[in-house]
Amino acid sequence: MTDRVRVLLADDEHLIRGALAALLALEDDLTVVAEAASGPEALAMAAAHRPDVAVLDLQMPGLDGLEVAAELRHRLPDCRVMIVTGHGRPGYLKRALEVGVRGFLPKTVSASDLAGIIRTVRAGGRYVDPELAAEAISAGDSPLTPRETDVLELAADGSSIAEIADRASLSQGTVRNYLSSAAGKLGAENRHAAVRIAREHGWL
Amino acid sequence: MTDRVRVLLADDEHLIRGALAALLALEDDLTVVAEAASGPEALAMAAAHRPDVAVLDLQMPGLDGLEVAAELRHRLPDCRVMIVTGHGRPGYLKRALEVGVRGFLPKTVSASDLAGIIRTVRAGGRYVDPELAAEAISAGDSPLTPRETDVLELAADGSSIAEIADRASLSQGTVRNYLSSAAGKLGAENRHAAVRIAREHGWL
DNA sequence: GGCCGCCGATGACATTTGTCACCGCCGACC
DNA sequence: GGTCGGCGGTGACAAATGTCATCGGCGGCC
Repeated sequence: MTDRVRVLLADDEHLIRGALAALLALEDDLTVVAEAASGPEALAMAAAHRPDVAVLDLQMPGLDGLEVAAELRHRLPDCRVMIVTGHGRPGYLKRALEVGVRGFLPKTVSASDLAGIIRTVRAGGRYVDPELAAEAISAGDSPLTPRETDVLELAADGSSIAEIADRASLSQGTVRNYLSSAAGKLGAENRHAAVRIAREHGWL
Repeated sequence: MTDRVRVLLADDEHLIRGALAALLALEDDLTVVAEAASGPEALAMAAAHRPDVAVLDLQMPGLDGLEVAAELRHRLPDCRVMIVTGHGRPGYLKRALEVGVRGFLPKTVSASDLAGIIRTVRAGGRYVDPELAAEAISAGDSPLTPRETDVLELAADGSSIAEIADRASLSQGTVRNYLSSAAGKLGAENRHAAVRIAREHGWL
């Protein structure tokens, strides 16, 4: 605790990242040792600067925050990871916790809160935004099997059954069965509504 | 020009807004006179503080940035309006210019750029991010008729034809005709892909 | 007046999609 | 060994959707 907390900031929005860096610099026990604008860059900066805490935006080009978090967990097990998200769907929270993320918060928190949470996480604590946690709990687990999720994901851009079958290397009948099953489980009228519902719950 | 530029900041993400306010406060010719976290609040703050420049986030609860911009134009014609957007689709740019917005930029700009652009806008100039402008030009105008757009919008959540017809008070056949026509114009295989394409172009 | 495009509708038709039953093959679990 | 669930598939049928031609009404434009 005598040392300053070494922080890595990763966010593709320069404006936010710069502003955040400036704000955190005002805290005299925090130091922003590196910034990154993309997932791969975040990994590279982390390897080079070995921060104590990595603050990652969920949406980034290249690798998203969760993928970076998963990588960091293996490459730098001592580095605590926090995810900051703009308008986060709750499903990500569960996945984040599974890859060892110790802080998960929306961008609606204040800067002083952020600084406090960084200290908490650095000290080995965890922090999850209460509202996001509540949503995640009420959303629950996905009722879909892995394969159903795969196929539904391929359906997400409005493709026809034929295209989905092609991309998944499945027969059209099988694709229709999976989609029908998924739509049934989600209470949707068709696969497109099912995609929307799954997205809203963060299951996609 | 002898006075400091009075700025209103509106963004629903506290973290960003606070950080931005702190950064802009470092510029000695700028003053953040008000902050807002939602569209209606932005209007109220604008009326109360009469800023020279309003910096609005595109996505906000209540009223989005464009709606606020349109209102401000009538209520405070002297107030210049800038829109800042996270991952902006180009279609908004055109609409923004139509409601008198004088600055349109992504959050990937740097803070010093932002300050400069605020000064430019305050002085009566305009600024549009080159990349967004290029996308908007390449995207062009929507080929859809107003009614086609309406119906496509109702189809956006995956509803069935029957539901759309009901909500639009049209016959199912008419709905199918509009959707078929829209899909044809957009080069889509079905209405769901058409929705996606229209969204990507900001036509929805 | 004539032309054209948008709006709303109808009817017919082909295609796509959803639904269901049923099959075999695994692998896990009891 | 038996049971169960996920995976992949087939076939058949009904329902939803896409496509096309055609109609009348309206308003703008030349």
